[in-house]
Amino acid sequence: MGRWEPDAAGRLREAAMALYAERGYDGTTVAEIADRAGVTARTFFRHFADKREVLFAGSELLGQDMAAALAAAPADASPMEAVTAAVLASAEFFDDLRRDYSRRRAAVIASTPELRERELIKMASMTTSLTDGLLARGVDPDVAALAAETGVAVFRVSFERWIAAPDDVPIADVIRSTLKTLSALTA
Amino acid sequence: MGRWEPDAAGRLREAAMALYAERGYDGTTVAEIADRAGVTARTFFRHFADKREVLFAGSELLGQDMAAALAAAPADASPMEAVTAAVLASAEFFDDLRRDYSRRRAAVIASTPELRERELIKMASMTTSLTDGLLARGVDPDVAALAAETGVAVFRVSFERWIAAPDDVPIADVIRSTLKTLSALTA
DNA sequence: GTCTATAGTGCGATAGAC
DNA sequence: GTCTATCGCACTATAGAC
Repeated sequence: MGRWEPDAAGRLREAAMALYAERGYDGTTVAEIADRAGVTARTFFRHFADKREVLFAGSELLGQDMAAALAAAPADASPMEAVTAAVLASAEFFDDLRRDYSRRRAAVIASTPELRERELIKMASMTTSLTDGLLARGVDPDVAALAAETGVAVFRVSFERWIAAPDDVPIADVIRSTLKTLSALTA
Repeated sequence: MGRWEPDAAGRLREAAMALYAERGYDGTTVAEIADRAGVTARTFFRHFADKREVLFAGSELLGQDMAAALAAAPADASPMEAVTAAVLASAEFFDDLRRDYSRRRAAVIASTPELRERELIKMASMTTSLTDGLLARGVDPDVAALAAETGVAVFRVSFERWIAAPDDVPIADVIRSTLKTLSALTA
């Protein structure tokens, strides 16, 4: 056994979620989070750049996985088919185990302007990486930009619906349903 | 003639744009902007809440006009038709006279993270007001959320395309073209 | 204006794993 | 010996209370 308990980052994430939910984001100090996780505040900042980031770590990974799925789509897939593959890849991240965490996280973010901003930035970078992926596939720039924006719109709406849905509905089903709604809308 | 030159707000906007473009956003002080506009810093803050706001004033008006167009759409219009009316209403704002200002503004915003954030927030509130407008029309919540997101995506992409386009292309044409691209994408 | 709490940084020291 | 995760402390900056 090591000198310290393993997975300090995971403990910090859990502690932060619990405290943010309990006392609110502003009412929680980094020292309290670190305390609950059994480390010092200094260690918190080695794992997370700032107090917000503890709720967003891993979202780069989500973006990367979506970009990878986009790149892995068949060469003859249409732009929207490729984007669909990317959005469906997000389902790997949000299995039923993550649903409860996702719900609590969404509630905290919704109630804190500072965190909402950060969320918007993450979504914007998701759009950028989808756009880049489409350009790399040789898609026309205007089409790429619109397909990426549309894909992120589908993701966003699906995620919201998923956390509001009953526990037995998988996110992939919600995404497919949202895509159907999109087709109906624009038909 | 009055005691002061009229349209202090307009002069402040122009002065801010010029200085931001010249020395960058961070390299510009409010005092310098006020100086160039021939007023004091105190007057700057009477017109704008902060240094960023000088570039975003009027954007609430854009959102309101879009919401009004949405509400004014025929009762039997489909959700996407209503959203289309709202997005096309933005064309009133971005006539050819505004194109040059819009280009310079976009360049400054693109080069300053702080301003990009602010822009994202503005877009998010545009999404919210379109969603609310659709709900008021009795549209199903899931459909409303997706149609609003899609509408903002179309606006965003169209605006980018418009400022990159030759001077004689009106934004309304770009919007219609983007909507066509969207139909083709999701077909 | 001072005082305090908090966010966030820089750097050297330390206990273990390898 | 090196490498890694942590501690501990001193530090700056800023916002709010008083």
